[in-house]
Amino acid sequence: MLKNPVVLLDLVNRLANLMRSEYRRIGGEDGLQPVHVLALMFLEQANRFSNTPQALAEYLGLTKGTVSQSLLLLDRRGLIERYQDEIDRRVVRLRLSPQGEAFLGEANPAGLWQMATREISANRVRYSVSVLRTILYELQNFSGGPSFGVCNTCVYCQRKSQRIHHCTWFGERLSGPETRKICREQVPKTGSLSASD
Amino acid sequence: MLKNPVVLLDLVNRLANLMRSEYRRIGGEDGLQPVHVLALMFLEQANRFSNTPQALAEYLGLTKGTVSQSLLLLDRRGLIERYQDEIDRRVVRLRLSPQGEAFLGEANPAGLWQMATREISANRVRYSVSVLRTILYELQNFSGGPSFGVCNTCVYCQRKSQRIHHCTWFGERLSGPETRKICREQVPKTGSLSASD
DNA sequence: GTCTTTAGTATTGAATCGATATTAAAATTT
DNA sequence: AAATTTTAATATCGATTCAATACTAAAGAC
Repeated sequence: MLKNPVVLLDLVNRLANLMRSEYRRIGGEDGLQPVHVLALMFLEQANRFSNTPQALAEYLGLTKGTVSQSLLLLDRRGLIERYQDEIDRRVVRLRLSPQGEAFLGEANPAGLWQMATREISANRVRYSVSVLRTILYELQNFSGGPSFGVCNTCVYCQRKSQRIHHCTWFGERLSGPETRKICREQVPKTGSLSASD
Repeated sequence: MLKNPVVLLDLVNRLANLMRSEYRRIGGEDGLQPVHVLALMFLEQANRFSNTPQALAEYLGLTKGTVSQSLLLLDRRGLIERYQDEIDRRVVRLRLSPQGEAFLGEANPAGLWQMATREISANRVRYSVSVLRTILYELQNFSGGPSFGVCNTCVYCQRKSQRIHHCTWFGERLSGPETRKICREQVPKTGSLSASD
C-alpha cells in the first residue's frame, strides 16, 4: 500500500535519477561527471551570498572536502574562477568562467526538462513549485541545513521602490536581477508557501 | 532570469540531494551507500513484472553492469534474494529478504520525507504527483526509457470487478494490492495526467 | 594574547560507475 | 532444425567520487 507522499518521493527520486543520467550524458563529452554539471548549474544561479564552496557543499549534500575536489577539477578545466573574498579572507568566491558559461549555453543541461515541461501550464508548474518549496523548507528544518530558495520569495527581501530591493538579513541593497537568484539564507514567505488549494 | 520550470527542476534536484544525504546517513550505520538504499526502496515497491536487475538499472539510470555490482553486495549482506524466472531462464528475479524488509522497517528511509510532508494537504500532494508524473512521462518519451508508474493509473490496467483487475499489456490477472505497486511498463491514463487546474 | 571557531585544502582508502568482454538462454532467420 | 542474432545478466578493470582525517590560515571570543 503506497501512500501519496511516498509516491511523490518516488517521483522526485526517479526524476532526479533521470536528470542525473542526462547530466552524465551531457558532461561525458567533456569528461565531466554529473556532480560537476550540477555544480556549474548551481553557480549559474547562486547569488553573491551563496557562491562559495561551503554553500555548494550544503546544496549538494556532500562534505566540503569532497566538493573541494570537484572544484579543483572544474578550475583545472577552466570552467570556473576562484577569487578571495575582500572582507573575510578565508572565504573563496566562485563564479563561472566564460568557458563555463559557454559550456552551459551549449550543453543546456535543463533542455530536456524544458522540453518535458513545455505542455504544462504555468499555473500547474507554479503550484508544484509552491508545494515542493514547502517540503524543502520543512526538510531543512528537520535536517538543519539551509533551504536555498529564490531570493524574491524570502521574508528578508523587501521591495523599496520599482527597482530597489533590500535584504534585511544581510543588510544590503539588491538589484532586480539579483532577487531572482538562489540564496542559501532564504526563508520562504508564508504567502509563497500556502498557495490556494 | 529564472523561468518557472527551471525553478521546479532546481527544487527536484535539491530535494533529491537532501534525500540522498538522508539515505547516506541511514545506510551508513550498516555500511550501505545511498544507491543501495534506493535499490531496496525500489524492490519494496516494484511489481512482479519489474523486479529484475534490468528494470532496476533503468529506474536508477545506471548501466546493468553497475547495478549488478550493487546487487551482489546486497545479496552478500543477505538483504535481498535472487531467484531464476521459471519461464525465461535468463531473467533473475529479485525480492527483499526478511532482513531487507526489517532494515527498511527500522531505518525507514522515507521517514524524514513523511515528517516534512505531514502538514501538506492530501489535495496538494495529489496535485503535485499528477504534475510530476506528467513530466516523468514526457521525459521518458524523449529519452526512451520506461516511466515506472503505479499500476492502477495505467491505461493497461482494467478493473473487471470489485477485486479483480486485469493487465492488458502482460495479459495477466492482478490482485488489488498488486495494482498499487510500481510497474516498468506503466503508461499513464490521460485522466490521471490532466488533473483540473 | 591565547583559545576557539570557521572556510578551505591535501591525503588516503574504500566504493561507485562505465566500458568491455563473456556466458547462457531465448528469439529469429535461413 | 541449425545457425544467427538478440537479450539478461555477470566478471574484470581502470577512472572517478566520496568520506574521514589531518592540516593551514583567517576571524572571532574571552
